[in-house]
Amino acid sequence: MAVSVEKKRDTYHHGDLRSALIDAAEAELTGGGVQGFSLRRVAARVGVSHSAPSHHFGDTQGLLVALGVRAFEQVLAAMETRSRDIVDPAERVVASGLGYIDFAQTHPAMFRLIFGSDMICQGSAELDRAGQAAFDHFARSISLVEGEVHADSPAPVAFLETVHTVWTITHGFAEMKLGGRLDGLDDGGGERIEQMFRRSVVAVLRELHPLNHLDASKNCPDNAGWAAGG
Amino acid sequence: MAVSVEKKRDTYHHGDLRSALIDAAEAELTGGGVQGFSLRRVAARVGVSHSAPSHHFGDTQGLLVALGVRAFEQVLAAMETRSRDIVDPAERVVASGLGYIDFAQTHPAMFRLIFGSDMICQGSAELDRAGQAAFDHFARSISLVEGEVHADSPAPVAFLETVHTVWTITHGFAEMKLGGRLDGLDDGGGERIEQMFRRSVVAVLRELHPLNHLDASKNCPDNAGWAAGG
DNA sequence: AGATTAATCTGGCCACTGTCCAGATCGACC
DNA sequence: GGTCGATCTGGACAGTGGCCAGATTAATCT
Repeated sequence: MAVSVEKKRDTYHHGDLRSALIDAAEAELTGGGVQGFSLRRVAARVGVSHSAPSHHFGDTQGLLVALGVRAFEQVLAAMETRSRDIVDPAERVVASGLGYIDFAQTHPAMFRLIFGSDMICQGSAELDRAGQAAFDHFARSISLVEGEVHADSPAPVAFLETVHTVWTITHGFAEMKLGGRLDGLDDGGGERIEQMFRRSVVAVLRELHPLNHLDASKNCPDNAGWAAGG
Repeated sequence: MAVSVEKKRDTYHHGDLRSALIDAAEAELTGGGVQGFSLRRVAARVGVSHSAPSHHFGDTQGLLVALGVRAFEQVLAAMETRSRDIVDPAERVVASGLGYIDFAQTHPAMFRLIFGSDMICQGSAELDRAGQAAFDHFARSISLVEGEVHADSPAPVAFLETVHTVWTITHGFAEMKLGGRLDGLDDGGGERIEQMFRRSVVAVLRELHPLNHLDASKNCPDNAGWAAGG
């Protein structure tokens, strides 16, 4: 078995309690959702006293913030994995977004933790940094579409707006699909939703570069999408 | 004062406890957020026993579902109020979305209740109906852009995809703005975000009707938005 | 009308939660 | 080896949601 519940140990000190608690917290959150999360159950899962976590995280929120950092890292990893081998710049952006959307679907509790809930209210510096890393991934992908690199000079406002817009649209699809509000369109495999997302992103990117070669029909097996008209 | 806390009454029966509890629950949720919500405090606010709500809603979730129905109604009202006097079809869709986004900003707890949290998990029929009403509002606005009415015959798939996409993009902007993740772009009044949203929606609608007269620059005071290029 | 029934509300109970605090245990450093 | 600080324990406390028997009252029936 991967995770042992109620593990009993012989030593008084755990050794690596902090990371063990984060692991257990992820398992608890994945199992019971954000709502039924219990700090005492997390401690019991590790086999430790109910007040042991306070020495490492202070608060319940402290533990959840640490878990939120991991969640952002997982989102980033999902995007990078999905987009790594894509060479076409625009399709690379789409692939990153699909990784984002898939993560929300496969890890709903972790996704809700960092976005939907108010369990993490105050802005932790570490959490902000992890979230910024996800944003930077989008920014890098989109800069390839634009063909520019803003390494030294600050990125122009128009570019930042594009990045924010693509992230926002991606997030919207992730939330709506997670909430089951796109189920009526889905054909089971989610190809239709994927096409809707691709067209949305391409339309936004085309606004950025109206004259370039971006073609919404590329990588679209059939043109029976929403642009086909009624 | 508008809401009296710990109101004392002389009669044994409250008379209209159900709606009074919903009112108190909204006030509590608005004040303390989704996380710190307490059924006992709601009961105390109305001046009633801690177990009185169970006779009307059964569960805490029952009360929250009823409150969620009200939240959907408020979202719908915000969209209708904002879009009522707009004659241009596309701009009417944009106005509805801006009402949606504004509601999330001004009533974050109510918005989180129906979207971000898992406090309402199972699908209540009444809740689904309230959510469907909000979707129908978008559908009606977008059908004006398309110039078609799908009253008798079922709406074609392409049309439904457009409606879902516009709703999804709107929801994305609402979530991201609510989470403060668009603050870096905002000039205070939110005009820049409003322009980003408008351009996104118009781009999607233009996908639907590539040949029509939709112009992204319409109603845009300056063209320094993201489409101006780097 | 009087009586019976059903709805409404109370208060106590239980298990559970998060946080606090004094004390036990142990690793690290002088 | 001895001291100090970090780590972990277990108990205490207030607060929570759900349950249940009983009190109170409105509605309905005869």
